[in-house]
Amino acid sequence: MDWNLLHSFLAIARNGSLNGAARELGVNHSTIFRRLNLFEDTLSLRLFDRLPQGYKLTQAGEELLRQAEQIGDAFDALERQFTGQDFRPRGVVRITAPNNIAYHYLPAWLSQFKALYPEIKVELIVGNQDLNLTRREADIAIRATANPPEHLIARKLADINWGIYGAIEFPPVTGFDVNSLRHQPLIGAEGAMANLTAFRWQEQHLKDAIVARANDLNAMAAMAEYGMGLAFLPDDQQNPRLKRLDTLKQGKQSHLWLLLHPDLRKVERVKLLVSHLQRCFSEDPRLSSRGDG
Amino acid sequence: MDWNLLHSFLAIARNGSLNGAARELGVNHSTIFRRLNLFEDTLSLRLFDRLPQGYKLTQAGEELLRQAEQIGDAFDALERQFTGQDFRPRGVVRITAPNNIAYHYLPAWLSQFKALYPEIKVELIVGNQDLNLTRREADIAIRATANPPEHLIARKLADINWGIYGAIEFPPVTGFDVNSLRHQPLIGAEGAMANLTAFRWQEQHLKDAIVARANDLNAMAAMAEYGMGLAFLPDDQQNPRLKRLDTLKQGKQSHLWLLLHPDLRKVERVKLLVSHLQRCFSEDPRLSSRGDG
DNA sequence: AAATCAATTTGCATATTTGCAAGGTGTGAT
DNA sequence: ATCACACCTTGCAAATATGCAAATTGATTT
Repeated sequence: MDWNLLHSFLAIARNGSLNGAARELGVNHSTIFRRLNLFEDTLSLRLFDRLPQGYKLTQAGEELLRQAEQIGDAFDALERQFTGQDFRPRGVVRITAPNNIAYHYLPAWLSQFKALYPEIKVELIVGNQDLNLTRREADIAIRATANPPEHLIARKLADINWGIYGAIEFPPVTGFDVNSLRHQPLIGAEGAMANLTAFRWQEQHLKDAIVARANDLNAMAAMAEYGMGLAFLPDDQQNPRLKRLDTLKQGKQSHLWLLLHPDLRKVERVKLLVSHLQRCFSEDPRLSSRGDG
Repeated sequence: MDWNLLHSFLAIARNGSLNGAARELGVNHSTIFRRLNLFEDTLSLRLFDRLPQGYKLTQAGEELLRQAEQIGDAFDALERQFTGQDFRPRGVVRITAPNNIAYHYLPAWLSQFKALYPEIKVELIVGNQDLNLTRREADIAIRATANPPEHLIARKLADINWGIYGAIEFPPVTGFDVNSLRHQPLIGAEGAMANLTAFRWQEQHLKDAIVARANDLNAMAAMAEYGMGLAFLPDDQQNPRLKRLDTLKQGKQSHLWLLLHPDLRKVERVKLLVSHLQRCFSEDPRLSSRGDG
């Protein structure tokens, strides 16, 4: 018997959904879906009723769960003993991320990681420049792109939609359309930035409302923070001093990827950080979580 | 944690070797090798000392084994409950095998299988003809060949060497060479059979010793059984009424394969029979067992 | 000392699992 | 009634595991 099938069964039972189980085990929800079906086929038993509200244990499933829990507890105890004290992963992991992710997301998460693994040293390289992962200039890269490079392993962290952002003090609104935006001071783009879909649309429809321009998203965000006007920003640019007022449907969605070199995928400290970040991204409401990062 | 890694560790600990663990779990010994190494890397622990005599548990391995045994026992209990009574695989499995395998190997093994799974009906089709697995003329085919067909899934069952066989009453010998064979009555080949490597060598070096000929291996085996002379036979032709006197190095080694159609690999009753036969072949001393079927 | 044997280790190809993306479904909010 | 959302299911491509065959190693036998 494939012991991991029971592991997946247990996670579904504990979480009540494929998505929840996927988060717990750090795999894709479609993987959990297939493992459960394989398990049921192997046993010739239905373990869950598929309800619109989620997966509900059948009678056979309830019986299996009692033993699965014991086995699960035994594995937990075993892992605590063998990976808690005896196993102290150490070493350096270098991670690079764009400015905003580096400033507003990673610090909290990396401090959580530090608490879990005190002997792993994380080096954070801020910026969006093309570092060479083959030469170990960074071990992990977080990048926003529509097309991750093919020579690297890519894991999707989040979808990035565009939003309309204002200063934190901006009064509550129920959304914007092109007409209501026309009456707002707007931060526009210049230089190469003007080619982005969101800003091309802005130029076409809202050129007269633009009161300031910048060629850098961080600068646009800063201007919005200080109340110079509303800024169109991808959601990974948000921070606690900005208020997300609406979704900008005219912005082209992109994706945040975690990239790493294939040779590092089995390095334990890298694996641990990758798993940790995937979980943090999937649970953070600020980004359109995929729920199964 | 990948729970199957513990399963593999437990099997090695129980059997004392990669080969033994492989037989128990029905996988290749190299798979067990890799799983153990992955497990040790994951835990950053050495679980076994690699000695020439085999794998010996380290202190950490002994500690892990205590908990692994409990988990293993829990899985065994779970499997008995969920696959012993509730799960009764049923249906028909058609298997085809060459005459000698069908007469002298399969009956015992299929009766063992019947005891384990009383509601699976096995249909045995004797012969070497090309049945169409795609049209379900047979579900499983056992065939001796050097090159299994590429559209089928092939699992190696055994290497087939050639041997020199005599009647069961033949006096003990310490082996043969070309000179000592010259003084023995030999069974030769005719027709297409004469093209086989073993028989070509026989014609070149021992033509004068040939006292009878046949174009069929079963017929040659029968002649040897009744003492007409010694026969050169591939080892899968042996039976309890024949005595293997020596290995024939001049015979071209071939292999016994278990073949099945890709669509059937997930059908439970087929999987069960495939696993059962692989184990039986790997444990039978009459064939040059690969030790890891 | 050389040959044989059994077990381990490894490169390469194949098989299988998994992730991604998208479609489908049902519920709840508007 | 329509839309948005969350979850489930599936096709295809990518990633990973595994099997096969052979090389390596050390012990045993000749």
